[in-house]
Amino acid sequence: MNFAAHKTFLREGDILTKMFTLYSGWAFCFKLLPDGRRQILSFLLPGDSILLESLCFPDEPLPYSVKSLTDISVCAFALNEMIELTSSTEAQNKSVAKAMRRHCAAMNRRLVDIGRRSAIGRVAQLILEIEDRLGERDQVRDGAFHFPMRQEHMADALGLTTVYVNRTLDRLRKEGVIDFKRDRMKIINRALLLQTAEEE
Amino acid sequence: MNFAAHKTFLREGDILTKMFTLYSGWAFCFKLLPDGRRQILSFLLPGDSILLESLCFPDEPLPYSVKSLTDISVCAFALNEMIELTSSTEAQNKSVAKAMRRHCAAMNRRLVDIGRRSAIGRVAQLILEIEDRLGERDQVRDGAFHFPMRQEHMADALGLTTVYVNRTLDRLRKEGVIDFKRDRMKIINRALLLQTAEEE
DNA sequence: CGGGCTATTGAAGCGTATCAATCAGCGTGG
DNA sequence: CCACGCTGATTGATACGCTTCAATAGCCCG
Repeated sequence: MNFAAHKTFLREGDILTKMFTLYSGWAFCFKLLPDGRRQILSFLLPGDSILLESLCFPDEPLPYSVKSLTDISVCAFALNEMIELTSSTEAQNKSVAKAMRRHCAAMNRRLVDIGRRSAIGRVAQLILEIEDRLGERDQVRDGAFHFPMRQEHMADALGLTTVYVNRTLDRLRKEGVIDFKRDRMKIINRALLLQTAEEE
Repeated sequence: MNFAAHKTFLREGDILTKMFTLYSGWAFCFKLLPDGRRQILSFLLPGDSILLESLCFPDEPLPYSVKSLTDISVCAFALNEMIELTSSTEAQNKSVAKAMRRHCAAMNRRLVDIGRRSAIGRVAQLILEIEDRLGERDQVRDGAFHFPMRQEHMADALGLTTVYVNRTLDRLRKEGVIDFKRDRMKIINRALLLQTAEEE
């Protein structure tokens, strides 16, 4: 199943009977406040299973919406079959648990970022998170990788403004830490990026 | 097993063989940054199981520390026995899943709060979260309930400063929304508190 | 070559942080 | 039973990080 970029294809409150895996393209989970403010909860990369949490909690209304960031294609599975499958073997079980643990760890990290780090630290953390996740899929070459999100997405994920994200990226560029243009991110000074992520 | 207030009794990085339930008293999970900044991830109330996530991910280093907020007493169980027990019956399974789902939902809400709400909205959300959780245990009388955390804890949970939490509580008091003194919170104008929580 | 996004830049304002006192409540020891 | 001492709450003044508003520039696509 395919969706164009910028399409909300699952909505908060939906009750689902299917589960999805992101086959290609990027997406993100988010919540909206009454006045339109948006908080992005997590990014979904190719190969990620969408609705991990739903796998564990079937029959419950979805607690967030999901939107495509680029054109995407997804694979759908019947949720109940998926649950049987993933709980059938020890290996399957482990792999779901592992994905779930990572997801929780990422949520915790993001909470710390937004609660206690300055803008530059948050941006640095986000870049490193994406690099790490793409690295596992062997999609990083020389510190460079695909990075299709717009500054608006970074802002909504990090609790900042697009304008300020812009200024922060600018700072990282001028300090020679990253090279970022359009949808390509390259880490130039990894040590400094790491330090920035940890300390600011 | 008992611990005095303000004692870090589980540390980030520990690998655990036991699981705990909070029998009485309050505690909280947190992470520390290198320079001492602290982010509280969640509060644990009497009856909550500590290390819910660990139940799902045994053998992994704990991704946060846990500290008592008041004097507490906890019950310990061997983790592997607990896992067997909770996965033995359908009902047990469901109850763990339910607790896990709530926990995830709370994390999402907190992320939205810190990322996109102002100080007064965050404080309102926190008060309502605690009221809701205590209400389920039938520990709310006329909108009043036990609330032993100090302003420092609210600040560290909400990504604010103690000074600003103080000013925010003051504002809520002066607007006649809450009455809060020492370790007792009373919601006076629930409608306004709700509106503040949603819209600010 | 034009239209629509997205990025960039500048100026000004605001919300929250910081720093530094002072105050209040409570447990303790004499 | 009261003075002391500690911890946490409160208050004031000032600073700053980030937001807001508004305008311009750049890029990609048709």
